[in-house]
Amino acid sequence: MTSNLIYPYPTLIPGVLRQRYKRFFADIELASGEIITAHCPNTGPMTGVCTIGSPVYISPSDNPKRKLAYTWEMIQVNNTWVGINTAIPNKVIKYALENQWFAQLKERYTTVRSEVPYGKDNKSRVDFLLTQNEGKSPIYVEVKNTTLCQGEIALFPDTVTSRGQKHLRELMALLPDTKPIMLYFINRGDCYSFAPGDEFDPTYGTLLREAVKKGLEVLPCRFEVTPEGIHYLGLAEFLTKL
DNA sequence: CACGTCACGGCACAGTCGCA
DNA sequence: TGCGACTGTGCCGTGACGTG
Repeated sequence: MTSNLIYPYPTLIPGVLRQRYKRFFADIELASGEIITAHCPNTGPMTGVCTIGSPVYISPSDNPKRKLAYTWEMIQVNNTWVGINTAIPNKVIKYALENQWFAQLKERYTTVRSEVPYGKDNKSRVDFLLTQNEGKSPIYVEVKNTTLCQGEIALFPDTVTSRGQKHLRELMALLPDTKPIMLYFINRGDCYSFAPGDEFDPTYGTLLREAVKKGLEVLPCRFEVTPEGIHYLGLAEFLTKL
């Protein structure tokens, strides 16, 4: 399955996860035996995708001002590569939106803006604001990185997330004047459906179902992750309940 | 171009609130 | 008063943005 490559990784370096600590740090053993500390660009609990001893890939940074020269990009779990860098989904979706990849959104927007302030006191930022010529209501797109899976079902969230709840509330507040979209970026190729992680955050699940009833659109997007790059696999089935 | 500021991610901890 | 439930804030590195 190598079609639809939409994000090529830079040359990655293989290693083995030795330790993850203080949320931002991961000690990784390279093939030479050297252990380096890489930036862990995922502050979540990384439930099920943080197993010590697992194969990982890191990317070198060309920014000399960075304290950590490497960024942890992915980990192998049950023979599946899982992307853990939360910055990647936004990059990939930006590219996908700019190139009109989503049939569901075809001809519903002409311009894509990133990180646009909105919500209470403009203190939140929506990941993408899609607009057309004046008079047409804009589309708000919020992207969530999804790494947890049970069987072949991707789950979000994997912990209580007050921020996630806040995003849902703020998107709901936009209804019915504008059409908000919650886009779940399933950062692994082995999931065919998506459901809210009720056992991790029941409030989130309740809010999500309420928002969907009121008109929130959910796009659970499947992506296959390999050390070469990320491939779009199409939409997952959305299960409102497990 | 250089620098400062801020939001983001979610946890840990401290502080506050409500109720028996 | 004692306890759990809830709220607020700092942590820390990155990167986008604004200002000079």
